[in-house]
Amino acid sequence: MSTNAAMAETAALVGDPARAAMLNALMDGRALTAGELAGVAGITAQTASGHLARLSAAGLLAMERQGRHRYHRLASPAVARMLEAIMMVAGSAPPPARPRRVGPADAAMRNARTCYDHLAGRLGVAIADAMAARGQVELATDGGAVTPAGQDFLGSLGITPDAGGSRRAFCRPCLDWSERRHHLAGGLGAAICTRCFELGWVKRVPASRAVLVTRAGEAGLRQAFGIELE
Amino acid sequence: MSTNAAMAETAALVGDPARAAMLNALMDGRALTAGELAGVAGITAQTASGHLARLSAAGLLAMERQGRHRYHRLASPAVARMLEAIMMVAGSAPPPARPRRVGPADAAMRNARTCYDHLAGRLGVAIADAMAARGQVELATDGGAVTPAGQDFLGSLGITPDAGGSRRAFCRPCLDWSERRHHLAGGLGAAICTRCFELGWVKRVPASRAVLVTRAGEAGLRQAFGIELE
DNA sequence: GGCATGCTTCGGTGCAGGCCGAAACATGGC
DNA sequence: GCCATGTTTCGGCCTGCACCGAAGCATGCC
Repeated sequence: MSTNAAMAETAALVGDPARAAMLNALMDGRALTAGELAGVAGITAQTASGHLARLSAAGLLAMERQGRHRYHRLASPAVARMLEAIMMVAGSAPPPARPRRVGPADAAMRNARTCYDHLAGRLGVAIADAMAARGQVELATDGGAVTPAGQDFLGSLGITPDAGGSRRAFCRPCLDWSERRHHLAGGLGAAICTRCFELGWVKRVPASRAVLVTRAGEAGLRQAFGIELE
Repeated sequence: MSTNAAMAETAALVGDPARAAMLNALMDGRALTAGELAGVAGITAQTASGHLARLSAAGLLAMERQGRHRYHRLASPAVARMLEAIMMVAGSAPPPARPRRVGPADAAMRNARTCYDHLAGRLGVAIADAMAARGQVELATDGGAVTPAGQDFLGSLGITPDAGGSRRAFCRPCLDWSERRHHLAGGLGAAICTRCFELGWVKRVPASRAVLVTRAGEAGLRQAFGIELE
């Protein structure tokens, strides 16, 4: 296919108001369900479904199943860059309003909680973001890897990466329920979670999956990961 | 007007094959007449006229009269950047697409071409790499800077860095569409490109964005930048 | 002036595709 | 098993718009 045709096809996908609204809603990197995207676009679910199928087929979106939900997100940073460039030309406007999201009703749950054996919520996402930004882990859709720099960092935290020798699935991304972004799961997520409990950085809320960040935890997390949860 | 609608409108303009072909033809920064653009798009003059009016109204193109001709060109570097970003996504989009056939024109394009007002393709990337390796420029994801050593080097090439509005981002990296790496854009990229044409190191391939490296260019590029295109 | 060239406007045709209702399919809770 | 919820598929309607032929400006050359 010619370059022109490929470019026109991609641009045409963005050139529909409903699809543009959906893409815009995904610009913050989170993943939303088809129903939510239908809502932000002001169209019915079946119409949205058709749009999402086309966007995925063209490589603009990536989809992953989770239960009976299907979470859609931008397929790559290149897509986000393209959308930014288009917005720039269209006449720069402030970032879009974020769609209403349904998550854990409890604010503490939303802030930080455990997901099986690892940390989730804003805390979990913040840790994943920080480590990815620093090049300590590399996250992909279906897996991840700890970099040499990451090994050093984990060692300084008192985490020995090679627990069990199963390097496979040691670093696995998991889509966060409330934040709609990836956090660290697998052996790595579990090890970090365990270590945070050992260090007294977080403690469990009784009879809940929620966890609280202690005062020592605020300082420790800031120093270790450079993250700041307000 | 909402952000979504503005983005969709702009993208829809690019999303028509005929308009995409015309925009692509203008990617080298030159200005073409309506008739020429109708030719490259494979449509009649009256249809092209309608397209051009819409593109100008949306701020994608600028037009200037000259006698009975009307010359159209991209309205700003931002438009060129947007088109490059779309091509990036369109080029890598489809899931394992069939091996794309590469014609001679395509090969020449990959080797060296103009991107709005600067050099791109393998030549553009090679120049950026060489200057970065020698400490003449420092490139980051979102910006760049010319070092003192770079100033000296540019002077020896006959390029005065502060010509014109020095406020403009003089050194800006631009992600290469075919090489997927950064080359030099901004005022610096434009100055180097202009100088290469002046020195007869490269010349345009008629009716194409591709450029050819001359024999003098091979020698000159080797001596100035230490680069060797196969 | 007369004529040629380049471009735009007007009117009408035809097709692509966005939209929804209805129904089928998939998954989880009971 | 049954039902509720989320999502996709199917069929049909209808708008939007890309396209061209013909005619109407505009400019330059003679």
